[in-house]
Amino acid sequence: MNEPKSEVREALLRATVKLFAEGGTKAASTRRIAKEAGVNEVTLFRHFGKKEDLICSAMRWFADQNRVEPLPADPLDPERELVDWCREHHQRMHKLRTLIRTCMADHLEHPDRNSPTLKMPVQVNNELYEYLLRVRASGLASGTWDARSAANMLMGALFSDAMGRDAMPERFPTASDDAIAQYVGLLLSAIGAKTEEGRSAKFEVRSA
Amino acid sequence: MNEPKSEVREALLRATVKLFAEGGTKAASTRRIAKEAGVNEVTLFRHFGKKEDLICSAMRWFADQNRVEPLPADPLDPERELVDWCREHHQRMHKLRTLIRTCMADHLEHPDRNSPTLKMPVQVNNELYEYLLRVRASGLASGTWDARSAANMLMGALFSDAMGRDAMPERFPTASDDAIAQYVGLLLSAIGAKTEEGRSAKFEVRSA
DNA sequence: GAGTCGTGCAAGCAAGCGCTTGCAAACGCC
DNA sequence: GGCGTTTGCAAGCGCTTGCTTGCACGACTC
Repeated sequence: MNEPKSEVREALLRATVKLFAEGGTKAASTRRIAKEAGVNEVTLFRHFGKKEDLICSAMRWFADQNRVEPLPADPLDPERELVDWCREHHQRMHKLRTLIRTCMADHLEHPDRNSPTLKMPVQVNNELYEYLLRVRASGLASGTWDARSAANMLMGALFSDAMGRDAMPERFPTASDDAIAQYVGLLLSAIGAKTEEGRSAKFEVRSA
Repeated sequence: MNEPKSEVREALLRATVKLFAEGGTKAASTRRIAKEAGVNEVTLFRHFGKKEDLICSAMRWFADQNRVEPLPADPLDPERELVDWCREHHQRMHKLRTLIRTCMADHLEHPDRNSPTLKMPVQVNNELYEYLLRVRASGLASGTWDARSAANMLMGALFSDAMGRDAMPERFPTASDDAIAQYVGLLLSAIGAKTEEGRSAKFEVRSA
């Protein structure tokens, strides 16, 4: 839009995100970013002025690339639809876990810098929240549960799983795909949307 | 034990944890740590040799201070017992959220440095896991749910709530105490341990 | 052909970093 | 009184950091 496309510019943004994810502000020095992008350090400053502006631009650029996976407008099979959607979401978070962790730590010191990346989880959460409302409205669930808390609970399970799975293997002995199915199954039971055939065998844990 | 007690030493450890939580390795420079502890920078090096050793010692020292809250050996009222326990745990995580975030980001670069702090969530999770097994064994719950996943789910909800509540207020419109009660209620429903009187009104959201 | 634009290169600046050295003062202990 | 331990203070080392300057070279346009 207002910013002219440029190979150099994009290479710098990409390098910034990569190094920033790997080691935060400390690892993402202007010399290293420039080298990673195959560009002279001076060029970096000519494009972005200050390092701070470069990082902000890189965060905005990165956040703009990611779209929120939609959930069905008309829920038919909540179990299958949710498992599919959660696996997608979990996989993405797991791939981005180092960047997410760095952004979380950085958020205290630079709230504005990370605000674009924070919109992503909020949108994903809203998508799930509104889906749960639709599930209830269509009569596929029952009970007096709070949709906001239910959404937060499932998202929280996925999030902490994606963040902690590699660091705490004893906490996550189950394969991630099976664990996700378990989370979804538990949530559906909690909101009174669990079918009988689903409860019996389909979502047992494989590796207990 | 093997390390002699010392006011100076403890002041340095405390200052290290504080500055490290605020801004990671970057903010926790030896000059700043010494100043925060009210001690000369040279004294720091005389005590700990290298900065790396100081940080490791500080992490171990801090992890040793925190004990895991026990859950009842004989579950009587899971709803009340879990809500109390979760509130305690949530409150502690929320207070330590900046330190937790920094450690998570730092864990990629220095896995050994942060391993003592990682034992804490694992122990807490085991405490909940074994409690859920007891709840099932005592006949207070029913169904074929996986206790490990159930524990991870509740812990994940608490964790992501404590981490994200201040950064994403739109995701957490409910007061934390009420949200926690909601999480517990949902989990108990999921594992077939929800009582009727509990479902009716006791755990409604206050601020919808 | 002149001029503009984007880039590379060499050099350098002040500041902060982890860490070291040498010396003096204060303390408790024999 | 002497002696070892602990601390403070001043200074400095080599290094990395963010950032700047000056100059030269190629590509493109008018």
